[in-house]
Amino acid sequence: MTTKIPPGAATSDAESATRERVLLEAARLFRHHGYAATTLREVADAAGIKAGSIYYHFASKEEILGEVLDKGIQIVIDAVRQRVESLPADATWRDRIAAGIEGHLWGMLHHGDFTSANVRIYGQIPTSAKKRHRVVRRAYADYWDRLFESALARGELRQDAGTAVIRLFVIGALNWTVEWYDPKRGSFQDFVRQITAIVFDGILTHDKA
Amino acid sequence: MTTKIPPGAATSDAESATRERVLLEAARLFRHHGYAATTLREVADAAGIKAGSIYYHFASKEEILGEVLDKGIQIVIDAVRQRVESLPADATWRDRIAAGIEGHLWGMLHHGDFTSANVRIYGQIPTSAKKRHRVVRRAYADYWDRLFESALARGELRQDAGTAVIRLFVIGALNWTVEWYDPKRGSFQDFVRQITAIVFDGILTHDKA
DNA sequence: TTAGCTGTCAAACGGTAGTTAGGCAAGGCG
DNA sequence: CGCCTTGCCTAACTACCGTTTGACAGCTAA
Repeated sequence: MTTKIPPGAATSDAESATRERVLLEAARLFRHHGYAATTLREVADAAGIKAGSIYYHFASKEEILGEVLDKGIQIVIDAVRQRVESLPADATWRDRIAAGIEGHLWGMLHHGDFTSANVRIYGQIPTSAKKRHRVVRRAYADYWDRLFESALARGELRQDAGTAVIRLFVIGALNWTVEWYDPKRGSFQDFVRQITAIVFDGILTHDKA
Repeated sequence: MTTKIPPGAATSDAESATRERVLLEAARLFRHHGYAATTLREVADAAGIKAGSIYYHFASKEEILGEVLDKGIQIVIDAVRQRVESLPADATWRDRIAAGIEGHLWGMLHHGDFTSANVRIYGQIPTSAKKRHRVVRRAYADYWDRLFESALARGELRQDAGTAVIRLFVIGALNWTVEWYDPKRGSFQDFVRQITAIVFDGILTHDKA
């Protein structure tokens, strides 16, 4: 009785290789076929195990979905915060927003299966499954709102559009890049440069003369 | 034998009321729950008939999806062309693009069930079901490419980003507005003004002094 | 060696999905 | 009147899905 080894301390918690494999393949299949259209048998096949074995690692299909969505948004949040918060204290809000855009794009495009699954599926899952993610998403939205409102207070942001509209438009546009970005057409850094330029200054030429 | 009346000339073709109702409810359900997660029994219920009766109007669930997607994209295409082509011959490309943006947004937001279903689902349907739509989508993309390339040739469009990137970014951003636009927060016309301003001139302030 | 745990499998179960078959009421038309 | 078409319904069929159960090989520790 006293020999209680923590019931699965290091192995059964999260870092099993097949467990990760299942998550990865699930994200890929969710992304391309949708959540409901993806069968656990397909996921298992892709992960190299049998359908029933999935239940050794997950309690249900919905739990897999939950983890895939969590991972997708967390990757982006981490990438954004890391870049924004490593800027010098006297950075302009333009610089901070640029760092945020690069972080968001990096997260989106380097973990496309998780982030695209997020973008595509989130609007279609039952309210119960959304509950937990709603908080995280709200916090991320607030983070951007603070960036934009600070920029607005400093006079760096345009004043004839609501910051909520700006945030929704920009984040939505950035999210959708994962659906069409093609790394074969140019480097990631160049892509970020183009997108940032469009977001900051628009698609038209401006007579600065 | 010779009394062959065209087998369902005016009635059975497309304009049955219940048939339209099925399409409408299917679009709404596809939008909110996804294609695979939507049951024909749910669609039938919402349309006020029984599941089996759907097969009097449609050959399969996939045929319903096909018509929903068709309708979604056609609404937008028509709205855009109508607005762009009713401009005077000497309109600037800026004016034409603005008209296109308004048309696209109008189509997206006034038939949200059809257009959102399109945005959300298109990436998740089998290649076979995409075949027919691919052509239409390609033509629509070409239409915008011509707008942008003409604007570029006239020096109205920024030159440091590819026109393909500009089109994908702008159309993607416009498409996504249907997921967050809230008519309660302001008039459609004001919304169009804000979006167009952001797309044209970006989110930052510009010192014109 | 033996006991127990880990990770997997094969096989099944209940539920539900898309689809089909046959019937039935209403109405126009000869 | 009888007939045929239109539009819908009821009831079922088949397939497949998420999930559960019980067993089993391999390993570790005592």
